[in-house]
Amino acid sequence: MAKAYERIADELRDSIRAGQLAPGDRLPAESELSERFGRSHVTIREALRVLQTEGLIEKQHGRGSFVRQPRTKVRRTNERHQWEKDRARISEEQRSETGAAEHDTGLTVNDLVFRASYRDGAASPEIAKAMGIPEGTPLLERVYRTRYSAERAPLGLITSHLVRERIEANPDLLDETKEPWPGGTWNQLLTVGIEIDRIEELVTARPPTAEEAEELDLPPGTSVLQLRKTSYDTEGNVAEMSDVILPGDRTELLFTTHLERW
Amino acid sequence: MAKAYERIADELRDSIRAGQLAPGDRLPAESELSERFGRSHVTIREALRVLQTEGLIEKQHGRGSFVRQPRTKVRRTNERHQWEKDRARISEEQRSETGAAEHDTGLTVNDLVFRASYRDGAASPEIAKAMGIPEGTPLLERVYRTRYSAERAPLGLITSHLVRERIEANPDLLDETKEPWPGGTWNQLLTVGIEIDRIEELVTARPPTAEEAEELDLPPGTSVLQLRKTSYDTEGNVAEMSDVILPGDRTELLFTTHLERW
DNA sequence: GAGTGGTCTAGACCACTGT
DNA sequence: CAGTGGTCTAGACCACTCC
Repeated sequence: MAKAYERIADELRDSIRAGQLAPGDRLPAESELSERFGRSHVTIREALRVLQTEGLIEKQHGRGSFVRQPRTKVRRTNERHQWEKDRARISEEQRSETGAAEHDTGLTVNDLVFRASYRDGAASPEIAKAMGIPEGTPLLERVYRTRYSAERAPLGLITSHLVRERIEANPDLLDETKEPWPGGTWNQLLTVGIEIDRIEELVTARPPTAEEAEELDLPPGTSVLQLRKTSYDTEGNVAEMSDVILPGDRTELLFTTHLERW
Repeated sequence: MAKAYERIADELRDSIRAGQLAPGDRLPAESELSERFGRSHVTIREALRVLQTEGLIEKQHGRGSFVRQPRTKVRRTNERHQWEKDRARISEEQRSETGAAEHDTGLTVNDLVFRASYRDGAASPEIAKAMGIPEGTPLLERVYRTRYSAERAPLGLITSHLVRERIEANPDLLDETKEPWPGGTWNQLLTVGIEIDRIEELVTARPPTAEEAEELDLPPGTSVLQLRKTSYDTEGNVAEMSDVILPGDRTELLFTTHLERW
């Protein structure tokens, strides 16, 4: 007495798990499944929808439904922060070879495309709370994308918040045509006397908004990883806070924690 | 010429974002929406499904559709590792004293273990690779749940893998009736001469399997955070590896990275 | 044009929640 | 019991892909 669409989903799921349907294979057409199971078009589609939200299949309009290939993941580590900090003080030429995103992906600078836009803002209640500053504090907000040139979709959507007053000593930092910041964010912060002491990263998972799904080219049912990165300076104040939206199906985050020895 | 269900979804989404429909509010019945928009039952349901997968509404059979309340999140930090390590060597009485104090600082460890089951296993290719050991190495696998006393659904599903040979010097570790391990995992590892030096945590997001959705009481569209925690001893070998499945809608992970000072 | 999945209808009936 | 959402049908037509 189980629901029809569940029985059909179960049967197809078993076929996939057993390997009778391998990754990349096309499933039988909906019309054929409809006939085989003696159920209507709508019921078949409901069954396929179950498998789709489980991430097992992918539907392509006009072509068919396919068993999903596991996506190759881009790994982002927290060791990159020390690496970036070290890099901020080495020479310009050595530095120009690579950037932080390359550290994670192993790609060279030519493969990566950045697009940045700056805008002035003021701290909303939520941002103010997260940064430990008064509401309405003038901010510089940088919005950018990192993208691997061979792929259509960005690796991540980033919004970065900086307190304007703390960085305006260096006019380059307010000019979006200077992006990516020569020498990287860390080097530029150094020019205005800011040294980062610790970084907190708050990770959550949630469904994408319609806009995010569009921009990151996320298949239905995929979620995003949201990473709120807060950088504290040596006085314990927030120097920068950024929100990073990462596609859940092709990102993995690696955090290493070193412990004191006994 | 937009699709009808998208227009309807857009309109309802706008109402929610504008606050005309507040969290907890019931949406108009499907039959009423059907009449209002002049569309069939199925089309209305398609529109509501869009909002559901965006996490904006929650449907309850027989009661109605409701604007979702943001869930209160359980925070898990990586500072807990140092704290746990420190705790492993202090006396039993001191341990119970500090429990409450640390709880206030956000390092919650008063989750209670219920239902632990042990089984003997051998390292699969995937596990062997992750632990850096030969395939087929005898393992002790502990499967357990942590939950807060007040809540129904577990906070996480955990499978922990230990190399049998390294821990069998202490028979208590092989006995599932001794769970939770007196003094905690760290203290018990200490009894067999293992000191943990560093921990790697690999975080990914994915849709839940049907079983996980059931056990964690996840609404449709919610994803899980998968955390693979690998503990390395002072020789650089893997002492323990565990997979933790966390509900994406009520978990946040906080990682702090301390940097070397200039 | 043939074959695929996507949207939609009008209506039936089932299953769950409340009173 | 009335009111809600959940399953299902039979059929129409649309939109996309590939040959």
